[in-house]
Amino acid sequence: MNDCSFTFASRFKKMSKAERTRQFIIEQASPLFNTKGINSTSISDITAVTRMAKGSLYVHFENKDELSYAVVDYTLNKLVNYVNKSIGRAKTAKDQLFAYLDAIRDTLNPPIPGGCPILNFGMEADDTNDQICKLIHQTIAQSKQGISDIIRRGITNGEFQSTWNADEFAVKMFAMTEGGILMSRVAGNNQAISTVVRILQREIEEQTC
Amino acid sequence: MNDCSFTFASRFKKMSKAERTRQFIIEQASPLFNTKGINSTSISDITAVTRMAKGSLYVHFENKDELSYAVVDYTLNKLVNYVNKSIGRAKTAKDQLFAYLDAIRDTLNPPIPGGCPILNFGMEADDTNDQICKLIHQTIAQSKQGISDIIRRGITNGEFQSTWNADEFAVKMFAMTEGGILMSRVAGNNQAISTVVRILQREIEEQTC
DNA sequence: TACATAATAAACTAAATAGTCTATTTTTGA
DNA sequence: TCAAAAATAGACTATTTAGTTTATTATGTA
Repeated sequence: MNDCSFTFASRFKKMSKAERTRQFIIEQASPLFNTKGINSTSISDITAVTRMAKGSLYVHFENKDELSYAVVDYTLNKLVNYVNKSIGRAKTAKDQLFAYLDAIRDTLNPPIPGGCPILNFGMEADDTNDQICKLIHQTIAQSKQGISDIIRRGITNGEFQSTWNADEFAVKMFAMTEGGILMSRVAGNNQAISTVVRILQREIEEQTC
Repeated sequence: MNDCSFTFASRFKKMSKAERTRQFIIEQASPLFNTKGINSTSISDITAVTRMAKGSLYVHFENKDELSYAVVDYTLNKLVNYVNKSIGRAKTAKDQLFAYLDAIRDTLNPPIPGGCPILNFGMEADDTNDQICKLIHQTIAQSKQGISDIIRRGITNGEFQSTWNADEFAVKMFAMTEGGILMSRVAGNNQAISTVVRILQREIEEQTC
């Protein structure tokens, strides 16, 4: 009961100016980092986009690493929330899988400015930043788990064949969509990702009762 | 006849010192660029790895952009040659597809130091460097074409079912392997890529007569 | 409302960046 | 073999980088 009221109270606590400013910086920086890359985005780039002085930035973040971590965290969460919202509107497990594919298929007007943050930050951080790499690993694991949970629910409620290997298809679907996004971003058109989505939709249909 | 003798002669022309030095710089720089990224690799990093002075580097390359282009070109060609060599040893079309998968599956000890250059440079250059982006696009197109050519040959010589959509499977296979490499690099283990390879092998077997 | 603390701006610091220049050494080709 | 051209090294230049400091302004709380 005490725990409950504490949670309830803090949920409605108004954000301080500092918190609002910190969040503003993170949000303004997110598309920059996701487009140019973490290391290629300078503090001056951030002062320009926020119209804030450098000294102010350093009140909210101890150094560029801390800022970068916060920006990557925010950007990944934004992606996850976007996908979950798209999925949340669907009534059946199959519609949820299709909603996922619809959510990510327009690589030229991506839901997250700068493209897929898993790809962008993943390839930048894999050899150079363990902490960010861990964040991305968690997001990948979460996404895979989300896909396989949807499939399992579909099996349980009779939508999909009970022999469908949910975990395996989750890896397949995730890898294919990321690879398709890469191909389409480089090509500057949506051909590859559309082919990938079409294949995945067909394979999902094949498992539908 | 004149054309032929000219070609024959130039094939045996000895590389000048300058050409050898230029190639040395490119080769030393390649793993750096592929690991740290283009923009995050400084000219000082390159002077360190080549043990050459900055002034010397600028005799061979007009600026960092020219050097970067040459390094990316070299690195992508190295990947393509490695894959082609692996495929070249196989006798059947099916073995060729399996050889491709074997060539790329160890993401922790990749054939190209720093990991897959298509992924690394692709994600760095997609929004920031059109010329390098074009190089990568060509390499992706070449790889897809290579896969679908193998499949078509397999269909022609009776190895694979004639209904197999070579172009579609090429996109699928390429996207899946790139996505699998991303997942494995981030995770620091080969689970995802192994799953991807196993799935692809099974699908290839399903199309085998 | 007043005061203490926090946030902000802007100037500053030291190091790193890409590129330039000049003296010296090496290579090339006749 | 020798002279001219090319390559090399290392010092230099101007700009940018991440981070620090100090004076001023804004915020939050009693």
